[in-house]
Amino acid sequence: MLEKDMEKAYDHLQTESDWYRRWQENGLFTPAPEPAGIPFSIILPPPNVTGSLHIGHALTLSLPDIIVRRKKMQGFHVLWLPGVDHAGIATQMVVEKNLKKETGQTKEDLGREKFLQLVWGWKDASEQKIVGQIKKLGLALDWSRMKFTLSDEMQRVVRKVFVALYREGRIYQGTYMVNRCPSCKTVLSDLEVEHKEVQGRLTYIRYPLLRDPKRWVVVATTRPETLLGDVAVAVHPKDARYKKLIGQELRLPLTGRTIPLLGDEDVDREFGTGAVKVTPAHDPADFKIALKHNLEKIVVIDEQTRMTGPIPEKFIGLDRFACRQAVLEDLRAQGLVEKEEEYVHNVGHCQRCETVVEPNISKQWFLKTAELAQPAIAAVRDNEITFIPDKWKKVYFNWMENIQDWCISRQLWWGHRIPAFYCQDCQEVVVDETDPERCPTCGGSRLVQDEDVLDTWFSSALWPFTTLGWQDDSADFRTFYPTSIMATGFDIIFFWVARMIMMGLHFGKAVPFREVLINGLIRDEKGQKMSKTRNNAVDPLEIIREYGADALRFTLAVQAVPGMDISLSVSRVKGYKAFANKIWNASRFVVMNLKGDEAATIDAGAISDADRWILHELNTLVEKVNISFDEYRMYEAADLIYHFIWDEYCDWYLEFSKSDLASPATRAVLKFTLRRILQLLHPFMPFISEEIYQRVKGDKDFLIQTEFPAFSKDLVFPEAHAAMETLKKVVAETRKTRTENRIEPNKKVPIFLKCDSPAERLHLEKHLKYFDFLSRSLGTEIVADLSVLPRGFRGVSQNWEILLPFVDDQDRQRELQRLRGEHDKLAKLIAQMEGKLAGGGFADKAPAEVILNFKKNLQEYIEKKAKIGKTIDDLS
RNA sequence: GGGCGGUUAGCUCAGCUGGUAGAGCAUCGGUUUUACACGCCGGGUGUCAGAGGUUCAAACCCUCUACCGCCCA
Repeated sequence: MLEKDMEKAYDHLQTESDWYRRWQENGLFTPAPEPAGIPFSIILPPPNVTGSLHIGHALTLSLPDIIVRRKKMQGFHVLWLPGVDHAGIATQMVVEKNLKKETGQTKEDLGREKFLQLVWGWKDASEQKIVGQIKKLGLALDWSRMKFTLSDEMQRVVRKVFVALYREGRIYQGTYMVNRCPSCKTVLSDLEVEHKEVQGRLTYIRYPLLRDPKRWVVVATTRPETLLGDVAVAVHPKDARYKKLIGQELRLPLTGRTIPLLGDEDVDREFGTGAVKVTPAHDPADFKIALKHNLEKIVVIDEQTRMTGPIPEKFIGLDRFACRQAVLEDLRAQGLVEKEEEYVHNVGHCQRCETVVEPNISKQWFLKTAELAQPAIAAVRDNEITFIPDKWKKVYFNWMENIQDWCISRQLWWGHRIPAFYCQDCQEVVVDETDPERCPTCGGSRLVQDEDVLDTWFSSALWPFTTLGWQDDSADFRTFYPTSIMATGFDIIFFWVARMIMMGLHFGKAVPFREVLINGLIRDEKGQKMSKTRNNAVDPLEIIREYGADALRFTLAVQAVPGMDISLSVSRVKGYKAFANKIWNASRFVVMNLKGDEAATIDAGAISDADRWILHELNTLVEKVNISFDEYRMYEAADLIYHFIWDEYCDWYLEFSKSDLASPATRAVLKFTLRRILQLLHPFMPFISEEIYQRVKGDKDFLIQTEFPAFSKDLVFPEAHAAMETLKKVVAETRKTRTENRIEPNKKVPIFLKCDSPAERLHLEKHLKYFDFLSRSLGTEIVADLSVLPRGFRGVSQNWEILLPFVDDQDRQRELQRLRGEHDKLAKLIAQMEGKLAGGGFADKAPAEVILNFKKNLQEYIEKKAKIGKTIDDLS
């Protein structure tokens, strides 16, 4: 791997195969035991152990890695801590589905213990796969501190936190309206319910007045089957249509029950007829109304979504949707349907399985959040935590200020078991950090633990401080908490970020992180969300295999404008693979030409102007890149580096250097600049930069141990820089003139130049060897008057005229035609600019600097036009 | 119903505090010049969604409209 020979084509597979192992073996990702430098820490957002990583992970994971690697190189005391998430409901579902597919069994067939064994097996396999993928991406994670949200250690902490919150009175058990997914067979938090527009049907149903059955109140509903559980009809108390009827009794169709018509301010007068049916057991809004008016809650749909309760025999046992039809038929038959209309409305769906959720009443565990939210809001308001981009702050506030208590219990098997025990003798509830042997109230020993587990986000909320060992008051916790940055997607700001802030402040006694870096979603080339069902998901491993992890990382980095979605185009990855090849070959050139006698430092007196020019350019680049990094614009830093390497370093500097290879001073600059480039590149492309670094190594064994470049006052060379810029300008114009006139690229021709600026003329005279080489000149003369020379093709650039002698008269004709075209174009532009200068107030009101610049440009065009005009005369 | 994004070259996207538009890919012409054909040299391409306003000056600020997407209720 270290031999000097470099293949002509860069082989990313070979380069990316082994470095990770060596980095790890050398402990490069593990912070030194003795704190050195300012602590900087990032906790990896733990991927779910549901299978493997998708391309979205590649983004969320590699962005912080870019930051982390630079911080390491800047001498910070860095920790980048990995982990995986048990992902309760998601993982359980995957394993259940698998079980069904492979053996036809359900988890109930296996029983809790055996099923959990199966899940643990799945978890191990999935974790292994994920860790492998992460390593392929090259993330500089400290695996010695790897964590899992459901490890023994985490089970202990979660229990400790649960008990503490219970004792503080923040966790309570209560019977409320919650969302239940009939397919996942568990309750869900409000956040796990996705509202989707569904084409439904609004049925207007007549509820006859008890006193006068010929009259009725009409209510509109999208769920006629819930009529069976109605306990009232409500109207707005100020609604003129119904005001007089409030207090009347209504006959509830199909049931023979009698229900009141009542007034409630929360009723929306605009919806339907303005009268709404009240089904407290199956609708959250109705539940609230029932509480206010002390109404009975009649359960008519059970947990399997079958009809139940005190309803006519014929409906019992029907599924909710079948019952809907049955109810409708009966209502129609009795002439109680006033009308039916198509209606688009929002229906809650399970986030995981997309089943329509069923709101129902059940006894669950809740966490009181209003109080915990207050300091969490303050922390963001007072900029103890900043969001990048800032706009997400507003989203955060909006949610936090209207936060509802969090339903934390789930009817699942895979997760943190709720540490509550029920005494079978006296019904006492015991919540403790250790399993109780006897009931503290009655002394009974018949204690049964709650069957439920905690919402997976409960343990996630504790992640930043528990991974660092808060529970044991560890050194890591004291050193690395609060962490520096949390990088994640906007889709889990509520699920995760908000809850980490609340819990971090409450238990960790400080914000869990200083910055929240929000990245967008990855979409496909057509801007569509990637998903398995659309079959447009991109496997990061496939991309890595084909183009390299470096190319993928660079593509993601350069496209990751904070908060914006990314359309991942494979053609772009391909482009950056080509970039890797370019870097490889530039390095190959440098390495091939090094002789081993190059000084480690730059001899400012001995180096050429070309050397000074690239050092100056590089220094400017370094300054810009650092600013971009510090303002979290990694995409900008990546783009700057890309263009520097390709457009300046390769296209110009390496070409200049070919004339100076005999100079040890220049070779030293070649080595120095290459090293700096590798350092700048390393956070983005860790593999190729390391591979090349090994060939131009300094006293550090690995690139990440070297210092990230910083702006240096000693590398500012404005004069040499200006000289080389002049040279570049004239070379470019000469090349253009050659191409336009179809002079064979390879053919060396005599070149004559005329210059109006004495300073620039000096620049070029000093550097003619570069000019000759880059312009393929047979010999270059700078003359005072071109008109005395043989006629030739002309090129004009600011302060310069170029002449390439004609070979025959056809050349002359072609040249005339071209010059006339250019002359016309300039005339038009000048007229436009002069017009602007003359009228409109531009000259009076624009800042002097702008006008000066404008006039300078105009003058330049005028001169250029004059020169071309004169040439035309000469040739005609 | 409330809120937030987006609409820039054929495609995917940059464009920071307003000063007459850029990248990658694609495309066209030329080229195997001893780091690189995953290359080199050169070129073309845009009423910056539409309308109005502020300004000497607007892709950028303000208002409205259209379309696409997202979040919350």
